[in-house]
Amino acid sequence: MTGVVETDGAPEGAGEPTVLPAKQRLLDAVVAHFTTEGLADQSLRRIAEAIGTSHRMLLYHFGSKDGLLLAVVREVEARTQDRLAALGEDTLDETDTLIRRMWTYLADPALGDFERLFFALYGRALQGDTAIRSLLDDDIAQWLDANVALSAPLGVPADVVRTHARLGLAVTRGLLLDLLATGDREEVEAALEVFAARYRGRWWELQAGTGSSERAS
Amino acid sequence: MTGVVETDGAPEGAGEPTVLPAKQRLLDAVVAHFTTEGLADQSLRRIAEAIGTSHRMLLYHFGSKDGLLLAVVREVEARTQDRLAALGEDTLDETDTLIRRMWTYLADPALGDFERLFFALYGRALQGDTAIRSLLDDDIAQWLDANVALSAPLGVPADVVRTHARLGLAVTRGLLLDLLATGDREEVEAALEVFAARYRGRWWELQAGTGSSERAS
DNA sequence: CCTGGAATGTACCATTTGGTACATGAGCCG
DNA sequence: CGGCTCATGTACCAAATGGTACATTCCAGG
Repeated sequence: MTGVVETDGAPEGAGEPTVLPAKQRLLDAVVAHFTTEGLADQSLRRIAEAIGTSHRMLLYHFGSKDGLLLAVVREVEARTQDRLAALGEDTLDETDTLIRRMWTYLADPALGDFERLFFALYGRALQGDTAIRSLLDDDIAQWLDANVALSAPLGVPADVVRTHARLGLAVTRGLLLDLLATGDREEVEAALEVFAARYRGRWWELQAGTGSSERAS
Repeated sequence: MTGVVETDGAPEGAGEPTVLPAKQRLLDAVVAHFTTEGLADQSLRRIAEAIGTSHRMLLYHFGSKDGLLLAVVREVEARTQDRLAALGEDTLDETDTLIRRMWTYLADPALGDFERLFFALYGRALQGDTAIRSLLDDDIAQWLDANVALSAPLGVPADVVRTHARLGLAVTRGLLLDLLATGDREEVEAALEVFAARYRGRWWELQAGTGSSERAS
């Protein structure tokens, strides 16, 4: 009986050897479709038709609609991580350069739609969508760790850099949200510059209060 | 024929006199439901049952599912604006105080679920969801205007304050996203404090390069 | 009391939904 | 060639969906 294939939902289970190019091609197409058409209110049939297959195939390869969504989330995660990794390929000697470099990677105009998809997924994840929640689990932590690692050569104390990395991530994410919503690239980048400019030179020696013990009531 | 009532979708059209408490009560309940249960994959029947009415009533009062969503968006917008307005009720004499005050308003633990709903809507709006896109239209601009107005008494040049307001909005939004995703309140607020601390006193006279003409390649 | 409009309930509808059963290709390996 | 597995197409299904038609209740104003 070939039905077995369907029940367990295609080659899943054991470690993925080559991730079956067929499945991967479908996944790429689905991500592209979500990227351009949005991920809200998409039925399997709509998706399938848009990418030139049948909803039957999506079920076959991904088991269920949630399975498909989960695969999409993993893919988005992976692509984000890839970009993060690319960030660290050349070493930097100044924090402000790192900040600008990160922004350049994130705010690439060609990636706008992808970023929108990211935020759309993020929003759903925040509301507890089971298939998506994993997006949150390590997202922030990974960005922080990467930034801390990148800043290590500069000689900044670890706890200080972590707090500032958190702030930097918030700034880039917040400004990216602004950019995607308003499209005012010039003004958004002016704001980024104001932020980045403070991190020239040995900034951590000049500023007081980077610890965590102070808070205004 | 009473059918006319249904066709034009309940008391809409002329200026809303008292917004019909019936409709408003339903709307509040729907927002509450979206707040706790998420807005993804919600059918009219699910919503109706959860808030103790029939899907028939939702259609009657809001015309269509999109109409309902639009009403929810308007409500969320309105509540956000209300909080913004409340921010300006007492005057402030220091920018860092303003930043902390704004954070306090935004990051109120009791409002976490509401903020999640906000970001979920925002994400969908970014992807072009027609019924929701209006959320983007003036969102950023209104926050900026409000911040500029609040900062006016301090004597900061208008263009400078606008760029910094943009940065401040990005910081609070980004950190709020962090807080909602990770729950690490303490660390997030430490990062906010690092940011706010820079805005004590006459900060705008001390820093170079707040214009928009500089950008690193 | 009665009438008229708002509000609500009941029943229905065509369409779409996610998912399944079964048959059929396509290609590799023995 | 013969089998075997992956991949795909066709057909179907029960359930749920958004929306509508029609009847009914409720209540204020004449």
